[in-house]
Amino acid sequence: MPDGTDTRGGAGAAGRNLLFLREEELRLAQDLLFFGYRDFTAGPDAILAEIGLGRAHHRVLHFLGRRPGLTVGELLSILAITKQSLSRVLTPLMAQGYVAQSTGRADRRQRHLSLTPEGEALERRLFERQRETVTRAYREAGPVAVEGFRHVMRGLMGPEARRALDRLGMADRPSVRAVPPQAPLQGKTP
Amino acid sequence: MPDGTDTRGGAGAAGRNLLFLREEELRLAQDLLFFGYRDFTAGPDAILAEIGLGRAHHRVLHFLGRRPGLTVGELLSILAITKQSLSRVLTPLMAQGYVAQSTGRADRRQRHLSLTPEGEALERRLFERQRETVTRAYREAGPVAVEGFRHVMRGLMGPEARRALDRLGMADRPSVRAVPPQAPLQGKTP
DNA sequence: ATGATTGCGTCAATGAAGCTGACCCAACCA
DNA sequence: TGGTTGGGTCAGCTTCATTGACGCAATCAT
Repeated sequence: MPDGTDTRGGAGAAGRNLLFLREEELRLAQDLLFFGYRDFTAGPDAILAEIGLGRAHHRVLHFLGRRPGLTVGELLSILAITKQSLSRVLTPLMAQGYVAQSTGRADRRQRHLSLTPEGEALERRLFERQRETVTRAYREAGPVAVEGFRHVMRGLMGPEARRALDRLGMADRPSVRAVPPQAPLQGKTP
Repeated sequence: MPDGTDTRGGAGAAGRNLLFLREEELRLAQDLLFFGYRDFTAGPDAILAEIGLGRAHHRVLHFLGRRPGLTVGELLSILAITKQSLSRVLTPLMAQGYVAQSTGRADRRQRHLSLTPEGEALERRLFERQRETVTRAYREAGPVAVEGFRHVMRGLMGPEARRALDRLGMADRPSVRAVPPQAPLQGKTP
């Protein structure tokens, strides 16, 4: 993998002088993020277009798939959009039976959102499409690169996004609190 | 930095089994790309909003800054949008004196686009803002991670984007043929 | 030289996804 | 009881993309 230097920035470019990021290095990063993100979303976008939905709907499906039971307010703060923007996306999703609402037990003002079976099926379809893209990229790049990718992407985020990410990642099965990295055979949950 | 394993996927997660990308790994990738890209663009977006421009304008400024003399058609194929979408962005940029046009010498149907001094200044301002974000991320992550980041991002792209990226990156000083930026002294033509 | 194609510009209409400010209701809390 | 919070909604606006059609000038091929 030390040969894997066709990233065009050149092998040593990254190792040079990180305190002053050279112009070409930044321009490359801009290009990579633009093209990469665009093509990353292209697959799901195409599927969504067929059924009259868009990327914003996908995001809702994604985060609800990740954390069923999110309240409206929590979802708003993750997406960092306005209530009205979310509404325009959420209303059709509920009307078409992809998302269900339930009144909070502890606080009956809250609405907990979750995917219906249809919602789960759609989310999975989008998920599988994206899995192809990401799996290919990960496989081409190798484990070390993947680790680096994660590290850099995380670094691009502001503090709020990092916190949101951490909250999302922990407690999928709220057993350990805080990040079970692998838990492959920890007796706990499959 | 070798300890830098707080990427939350866990240190060894990436090294496990890349042929079958586990669900959690992909969900993490989705999160990272969503939050990372959003915050990556947030800085320039804020500057642009002040002067009544948007992200689409930034993209044009960026690619013209990278490759002055691009023709309209080349820019279209890089951005992968329609002529009309580009027009809505390009017309104001020219009207406000950020971008200049010049008729192609070799082929007079073509319009070569480039930044005016004002355009360069604006592009640089946006650039510097983004430099802060990326420099911070790169510095936190370290050179190896950066190399990995580039590798993965490139892997996310489809073939067309890769080709566009390669064309962009080479020949900053056009010693190598490939896109005569201006065709400055081709004696031809009246 | 004629005719087709190419490069660019522009018309009109549409849609997705965000924004603002205002206002309402039900529920919670002090 | 009265203020705050969580959620929903109305009206109107902006950005960025889409489509299809058409025009014009320049180039290329026959």
